[in-house]
Amino acid sequence: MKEITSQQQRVLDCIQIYIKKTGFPPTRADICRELGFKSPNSAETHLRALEKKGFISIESGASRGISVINGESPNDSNEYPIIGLVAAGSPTLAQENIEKTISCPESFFDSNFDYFLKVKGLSMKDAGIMEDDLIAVKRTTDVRNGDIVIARIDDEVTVKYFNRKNSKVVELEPANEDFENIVVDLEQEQLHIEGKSVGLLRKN
Amino acid sequence: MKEITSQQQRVLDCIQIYIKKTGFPPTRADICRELGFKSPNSAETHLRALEKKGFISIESGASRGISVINGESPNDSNEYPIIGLVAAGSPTLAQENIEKTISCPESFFDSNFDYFLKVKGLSMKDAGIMEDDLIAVKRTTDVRNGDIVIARIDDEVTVKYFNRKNSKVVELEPANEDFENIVVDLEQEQLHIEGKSVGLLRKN
DNA sequence: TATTATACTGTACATATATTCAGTATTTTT
DNA sequence: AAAAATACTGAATATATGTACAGTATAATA
Repeated sequence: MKEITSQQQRVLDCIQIYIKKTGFPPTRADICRELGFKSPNSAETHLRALEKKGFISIESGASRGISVINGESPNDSNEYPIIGLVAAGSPTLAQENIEKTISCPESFFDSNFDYFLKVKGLSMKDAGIMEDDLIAVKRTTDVRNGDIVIARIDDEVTVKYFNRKNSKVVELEPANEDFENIVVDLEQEQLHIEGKSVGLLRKN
Repeated sequence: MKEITSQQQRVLDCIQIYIKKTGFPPTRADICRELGFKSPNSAETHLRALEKKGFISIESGASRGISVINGESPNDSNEYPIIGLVAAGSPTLAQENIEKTISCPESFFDSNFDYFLKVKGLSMKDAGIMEDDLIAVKRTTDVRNGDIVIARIDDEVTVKYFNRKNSKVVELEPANEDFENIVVDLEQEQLHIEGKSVGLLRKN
């Protein structure tokens, strides 16, 4: 992505504002009207420059065929399901487990994530995770010691710090002195890592 | 909003998918191609029906002048500034105090809010508010006992529980036993309520 | 110093596009 | 039973729009 000039930035801003206002991109004439140009070719050359530098793409021949690349938040917001931490059973995306959905920009948390998990209980309160908080969960089994993970043992799902002791033993540590560590002997019990926490959302 | 027919729903879906894919709305001909119609008037009549029922608006004369009303989350996301909790000085929206901005859907938290405040210190840790958390702040002076407020005494800004003792005394209570209550005698000290917390965001 | 990029005005034109009119047929509403 | 809404085909047309061409001028780059 090369440097953008101040005039090109004005044109780019104009396009984004126009889309925000009307729902569709401007024509060359619209840009001229907005920015005071007197020739459609003024807009045209700026558009070609912006395309060359990778800020927009232009569909040849199509009217209003401008789309902004990486448009901050043109429409990159998605619906993410909120899943209740049901005492028994996996937090899956099955319809019956989905309480509702939240519209949220994609790259909202540093890492991409897959769903929100609604927290029950206070076992992680010293990590700042309270009852009814929504944890942004990324589905992965690639977790490291100290990560906050969503783990399932048999049909019990919990949120805890992950701590691998050795090749056979994993400890799931709460962040609350009223709770005890869960020691999992992988040779005797099955441990499923559903994912890890990449963020948190609280409404109050 | 009247009932929508199944064919009209197909057209509406087609429009939204087209916008998502290309960044701009379809022409009548595009809709025909997508849905297998052989006359542009097929699309036209559906569009007029959708407009009449309030699902879309059509800019007369403009090419691709279709915009979807209430389009799930067409573009209701806004940029919200992140403000550092500077030890001295008000958390204002002055440029020099803004660290960066976050794109976030408007009604993301239950109440509308104005900015994010980046938390320093652990004085509210038992309320699940940790260092570097982002508090969604709504600017208001209408606060009640028990609310988490952003308060300013002289030039010191803090986040605490609000507790009005009587007409002259307000206590600002931390949620951490290592910290002491701040007792404010309104006749001796000025207390500014900058706003209250309506939500929390944590990235990790 | 020549060349390229930027930043415009102004004219012209092919075509992309909205939109109207004329039909046909089925279903729903009054 | 009549009227209106739905669901199309097909043709025609005015205009909205992208885009090329011809200039002028300044700043940046090689």
